[in-house]
Amino acid sequence: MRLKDEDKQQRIKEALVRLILREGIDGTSVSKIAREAGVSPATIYVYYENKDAMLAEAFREYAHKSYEYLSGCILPDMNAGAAIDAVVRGYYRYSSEHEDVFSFVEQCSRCPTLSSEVCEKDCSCDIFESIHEYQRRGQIRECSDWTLGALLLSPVRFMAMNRASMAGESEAHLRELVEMLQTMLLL
Amino acid sequence: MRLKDEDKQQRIKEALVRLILREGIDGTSVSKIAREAGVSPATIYVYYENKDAMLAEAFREYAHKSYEYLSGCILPDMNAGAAIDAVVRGYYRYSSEHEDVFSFVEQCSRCPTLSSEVCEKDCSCDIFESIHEYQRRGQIRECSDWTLGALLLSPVRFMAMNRASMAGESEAHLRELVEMLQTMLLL
Amino acid sequence: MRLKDEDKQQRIKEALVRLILREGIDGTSVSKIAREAGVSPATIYVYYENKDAMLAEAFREYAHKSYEYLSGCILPDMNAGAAIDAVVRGYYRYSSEHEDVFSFVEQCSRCPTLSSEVCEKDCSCDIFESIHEYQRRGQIRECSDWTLGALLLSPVRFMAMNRASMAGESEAHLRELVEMLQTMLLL
Amino acid sequence: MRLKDEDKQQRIKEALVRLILREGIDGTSVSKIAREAGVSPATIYVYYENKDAMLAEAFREYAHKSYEYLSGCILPDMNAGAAIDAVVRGYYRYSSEHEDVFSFVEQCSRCPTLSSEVCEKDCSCDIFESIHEYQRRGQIRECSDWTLGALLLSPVRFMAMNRASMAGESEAHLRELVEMLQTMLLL
DNA sequence: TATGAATGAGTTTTCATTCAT
DNA sequence: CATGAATGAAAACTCATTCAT
Repeated sequence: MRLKDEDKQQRIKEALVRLILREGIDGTSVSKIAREAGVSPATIYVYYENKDAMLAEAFREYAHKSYEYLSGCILPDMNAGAAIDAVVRGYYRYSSEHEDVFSFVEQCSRCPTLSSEVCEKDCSCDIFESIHEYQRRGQIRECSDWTLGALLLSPVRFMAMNRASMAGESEAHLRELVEMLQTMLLL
Repeated sequence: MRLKDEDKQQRIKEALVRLILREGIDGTSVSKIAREAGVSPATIYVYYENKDAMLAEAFREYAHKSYEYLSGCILPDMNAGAAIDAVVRGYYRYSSEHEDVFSFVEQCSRCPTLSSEVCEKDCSCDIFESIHEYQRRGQIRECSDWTLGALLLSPVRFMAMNRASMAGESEAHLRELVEMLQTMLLL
Repeated sequence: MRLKDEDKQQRIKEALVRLILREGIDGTSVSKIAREAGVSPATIYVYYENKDAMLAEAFREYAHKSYEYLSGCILPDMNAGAAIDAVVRGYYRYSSEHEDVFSFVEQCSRCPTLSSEVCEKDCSCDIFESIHEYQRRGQIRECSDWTLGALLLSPVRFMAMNRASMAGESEAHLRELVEMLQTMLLL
Repeated sequence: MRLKDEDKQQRIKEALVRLILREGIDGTSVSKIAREAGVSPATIYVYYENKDAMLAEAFREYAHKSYEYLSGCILPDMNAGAAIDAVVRGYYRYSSEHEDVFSFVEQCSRCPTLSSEVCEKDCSCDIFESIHEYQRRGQIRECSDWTLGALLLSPVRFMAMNRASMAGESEAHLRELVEMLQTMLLL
């Protein structure tokens, strides 16, 4: 028998993500994904139960990967200020380098039928653990994880979303954002 | 007669927004909207050129209304700290009282084919004008509008999105958020 | 608005029945029915919830019609022997004149997912009422309705099914069948 | 090796028959059969040319087996009355003990594309031979094989089909049926 | 203006079958 | 022989839109 082509599933997932960036969630059909991935529509059903399951699975995976990437931004020898800088810039860099994945995860997070499947906070444990360590050491203000997530991630996500409108000034805006977050969070 | 028509268009818009909260952008069809609004699918085409135009028009209108609401939160006699508090709590309150509109606007903002039509920053001029006034008076730190929008609106939007997960602790989280924003922004 | 074309639903039902005679239940698709009826496949869904509902509804209707026809075969002034003759020949005649409906009902009756919907005995009350009257008058042997149905209807149904194989001898076989049933049932 | 293969083909046939009882002819796909039989879809094509051939072959075989069983019901030392009793009860018993096979053969017989392949009368030669012998001996009324088949087999088939609805009274109905057939057929 | 019927073009999904191993 | 992956073709069904009234 033919071996399950590991590469094929990957191509499907990537096609899905690319298409959603270009055409939005409601402009993305199974046949378009198949064409983009260079497989038959029927092949998609070899790998996924149905369209919703495919979306949910890809969402879960890419949301997780984003947070994994983020976790890797804080290096053990950084001080608290550097850590904040690293997270903000890291997230922004990620969103630039993986525009499709970023847009995909953003769209899925806002979709009520999908977001219930994946909890944003659960995925982000690792950065939070690092921040908690800084808080224990008295370098970062105590606050709830919700507040932390809201302040550390949402603003940069907002800038990432509006990258196009910010034109060449993104570096300046990022620097300003980092400074203000440091002011607020560092003790 | 005139009133009846306006009412009908209103019902269509509300049906659209309610449905998108329940089923997401890609689960919302013209016939479903018609059924939800209690009109015939054909009637929708009396008021809107086509589905995309309807979405765009409603998006524009509700995005604008959100910012209008926000603008009304800052009263002339407030000091800078109170203004920050008012904006954050006002936005959160709005998202609670208009869950459907909030979810609708959020979903549309993330949709690449729609978001190009409406620019977030343009709509928000009014709060920014107020904040600029505080900055001119030396009560709020100077910073770009992007940074301002990112810090003042995104975090509370994030909390609004996760209202359900925060359960009864939303008030505490809001208070914390406001305090931290004041620390950062007030001079 | 356009009026619901009463004729259109009829054409769909007739197309369904004709096709099932030609190609069997599993050779009959919605698009084939649509082509046969001269409508668009989508139009079928204006009249029926889905394919199964269409089958069930048509089955119910045609099964009922068959029994109605049968009921009309026994005239008030017939004696018991004539009634038996009338039922047997009437059923056979019906199956000849409505070959498609007959084959359709036969196929549906044997399909486990459809037959549960329509109970054969329920539909046949009228002939049974007539027979009961003859029994009360002492002209026909007492027996359960199941036995009655089994003897009065199944054999002729069998002959109807094998019409083709019996070639020109069907009249002779029918006569023989009627005689034997009269021997058995008349007192 | 030889044994293993035979076993596999048997499992496929049994899966086919079980599925058709549960889901009807049009609810039965090759993949479902494969899953039910615990083999790969491709394996089915090792044993059968294609789906239609598989159906036809299984139909032929099981129809034949049914009649073989029936033939075995009439023992050499039975008198005519006992033979009628044995055939009716035997058929009913068979349909109870092989519900799946019975339903399968019934469904196939009604399907125009399948029934043309297998002629019912051809398969049933053995009982008819026995009955002819009784007729030659003057114990059973002369009549055509069609009438014989119609009267001896269809009624009990009807009862078998409606087993569920007859609940616990099937024995009583069978007794009544046998009695009436004896009245009619015995000289 | 308002509508429910109607539909071409699309959707998601399944199917019978073949292929590569 | 046996298989799970792969797929073209077709299934069932939905959609945005238009038409006739």
